Amino acid sequence: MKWDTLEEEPCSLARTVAVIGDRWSLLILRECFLRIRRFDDFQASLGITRHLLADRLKKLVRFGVLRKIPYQEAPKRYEYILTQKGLDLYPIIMSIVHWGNVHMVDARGRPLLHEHKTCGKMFDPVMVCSECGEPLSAKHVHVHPGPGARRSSPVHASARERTKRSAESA
Amino acid sequence: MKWDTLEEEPCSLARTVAVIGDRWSLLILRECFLRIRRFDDFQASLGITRHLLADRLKKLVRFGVLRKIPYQEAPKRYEYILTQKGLDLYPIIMSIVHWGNVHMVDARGRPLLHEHKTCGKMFDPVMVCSECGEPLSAKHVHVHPGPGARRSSPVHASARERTKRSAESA
DNA sequence: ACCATAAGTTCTATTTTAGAACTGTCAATA
DNA sequence: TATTGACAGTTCTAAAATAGAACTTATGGT
Repeated sequence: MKWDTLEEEPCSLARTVAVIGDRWSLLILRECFLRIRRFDDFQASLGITRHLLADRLKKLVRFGVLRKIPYQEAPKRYEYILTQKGLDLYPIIMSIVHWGNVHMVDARGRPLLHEHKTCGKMFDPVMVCSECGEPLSAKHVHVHPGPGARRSSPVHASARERTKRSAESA
Repeated sequence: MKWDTLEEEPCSLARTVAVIGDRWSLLILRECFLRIRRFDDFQASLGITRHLLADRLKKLVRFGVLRKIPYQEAPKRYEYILTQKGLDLYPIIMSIVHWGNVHMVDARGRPLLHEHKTCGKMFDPVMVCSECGEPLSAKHVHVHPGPGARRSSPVHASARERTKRSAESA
């Protein structure tokens, strides 16, 4: 499967994975949320190769997650800042960080702590239902096919069918 | 940077990315949450190559996200099911799906809808503060170095230092 | 003229992934 | 008894992506 086919899958997870589902994109976005904006700063703080960094920044701009803003003329230089679409990735970043805090820390404890300025306390993110406000868990959620679903299968029908077809033609 | 160095970074995001930060792991986990458990079912529904699927399942088992459970003897066959550590990935999956629902759907609409059995309504996931219950946004969160932070830099100091050292030695 | 800064681009070597075919074990069927 | 099919992988080669380092372009400072 190629990357570009991923963003056309009838699945919101697959399409999002096309944007952030590689080793570096999420790390770059973490830096963005920590106020890093410039090429060399990304490069220094991540240790990513310049080649890959240029490529990933281009991709994130193409997807509308980052925007290039000039911060000086002559020579023309740009900063990369999060768009609203990019800022909306915050719950993804936070849920990933939280899982790491719970399941991947070593004896020394959490690398970062988060303070909620609104209430002044250190907090963890909690995912709740938009309708009743209760915390969510997988077993209390039922999945239905939506208007954008393919055929009868709620799950990823295109890949299933693609596989069937190639099995038939063999 | 190699994959194994990633899981030792003093950053909960980097360590989680070491587990789920590739094209296929998240798609495999989506299938797990949709009750897929067997090798050929994963392969058929995702279109992933058998080689990579075997590799990724092994990795997810090694990280304790999935567990191999025998479902028949002779020939010995296993199912892959989510551990508690794996079930805890649900907020990550849901926040990714939700972002895709908001930002990546085409004209036909959402592929899937989610019903909260507890309240009976179709819902979206919302991330809130564990302390005050208010919805979270990046600008209301302040980051502090925690006990597991490296040196003065709250962010990923090891990579920064590694880069500095190689620049100095050059 | 020389060096530094910033943001890339280009190059080769290595690693990862895609795609297909193959293996081993057993059950059911002809 | 031989054959077929299901299942869970493994093995192979070719193609693609990544790592690591050097190079380019533009400009300002000494």
